[in-house]
Amino acid sequence: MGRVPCCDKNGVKKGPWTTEEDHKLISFIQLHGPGNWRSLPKNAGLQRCGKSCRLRWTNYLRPDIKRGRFSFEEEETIIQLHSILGNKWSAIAARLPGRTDNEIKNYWNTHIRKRLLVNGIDPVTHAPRLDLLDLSSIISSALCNPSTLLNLSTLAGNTQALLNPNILRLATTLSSLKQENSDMFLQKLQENQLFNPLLQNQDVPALLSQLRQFHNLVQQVPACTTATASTGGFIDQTTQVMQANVEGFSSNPTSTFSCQDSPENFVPSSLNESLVSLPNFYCNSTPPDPTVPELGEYSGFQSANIGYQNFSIDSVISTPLMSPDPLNSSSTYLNSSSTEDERECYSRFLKFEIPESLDIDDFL
DNA sequence: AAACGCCGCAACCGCCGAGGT
DNA sequence: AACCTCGGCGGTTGCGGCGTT
Repeated sequence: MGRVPCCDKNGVKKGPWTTEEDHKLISFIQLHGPGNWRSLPKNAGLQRCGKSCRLRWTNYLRPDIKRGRFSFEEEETIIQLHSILGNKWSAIAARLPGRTDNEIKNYWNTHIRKRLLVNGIDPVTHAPRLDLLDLSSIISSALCNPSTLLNLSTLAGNTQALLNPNILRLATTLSSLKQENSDMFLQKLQENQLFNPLLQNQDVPALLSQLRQFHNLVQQVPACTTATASTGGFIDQTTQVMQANVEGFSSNPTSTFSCQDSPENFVPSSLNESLVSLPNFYCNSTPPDPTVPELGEYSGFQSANIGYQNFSIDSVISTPLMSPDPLNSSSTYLNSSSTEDERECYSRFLKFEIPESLDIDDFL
């Protein structure tokens, strides 16, 4: 049989540690060193589970722990590492001397995550969130301007393309750029694709064509602030197209991007590569931070943003990550030209026209 | 001054892989 | 081979502090 239980569940204290307990634990570890957590509580005279002792030591009492607020550099490092590693807090902590995984995890959940959300960035994928506003603006504009030559099949094609988060990000960036910058962006994209594994796996001419179509589509649609009720059929068709694509995607694990085992891992497998050549969504024109630890196999990450620093990414994310007051800043995701009426118009569409069976959470 | 709600963080919970019995 | 603990990890909870009403 196996070993005897590490601790008797009865008589084991839980809850906050007292200073006396801390002193006992510290002095014992100073004498005998950490390890053998199973027998440590008994030998140290603590009414605690070994696991609790280990956590207390590694997360709080260890002498090399750096306390206090996270610096700007640390925060940037966390975000960059999280974009690569995901919720691998211990791996992230390993690159931040003096910080524990628990501390980083807490800081992420209480500060960084919220800030990314406020800035319209998905904290899981680190990509701009599904640009429902732009999509709905196309739809609502078309409804308001029947004269606009909006080919539904074209829209459907673009909608399908946008369901690929990588393409979505490109399209989102593209749509936010001014004409001259967007042309340059497409040109750079075409040049850079040679070095980008993500794009190497794509039909690049087709991808660029889709992006140009999408961009032209957005360009030619004037702003609109109201929607008419007589156009529900159009909306229905569009949502059906979206739904069909969603279902098709869900049932096709070998489609353009791969679903990992669970919905929360809904991250394109090539996300790492895509980051290499995409604009930095977090820092407007901040050069790569030399203090950020090298990433070994991810070494391409650091140079990721160099080629795009001249772009007006401010228009994608208007607020720098370390904005002193992010809550009051205007995210570009709510386009700066949008009015309250427009937003209300969008929300009406989003609220009533997206079928319930469409699980948006899977995309966001 | 009291009540209330929000936020941050320490600690716990539950799961997993490695390895011991 | 089966069963168990250990150590480690990520997710979640609960409490205390703080600000607001």
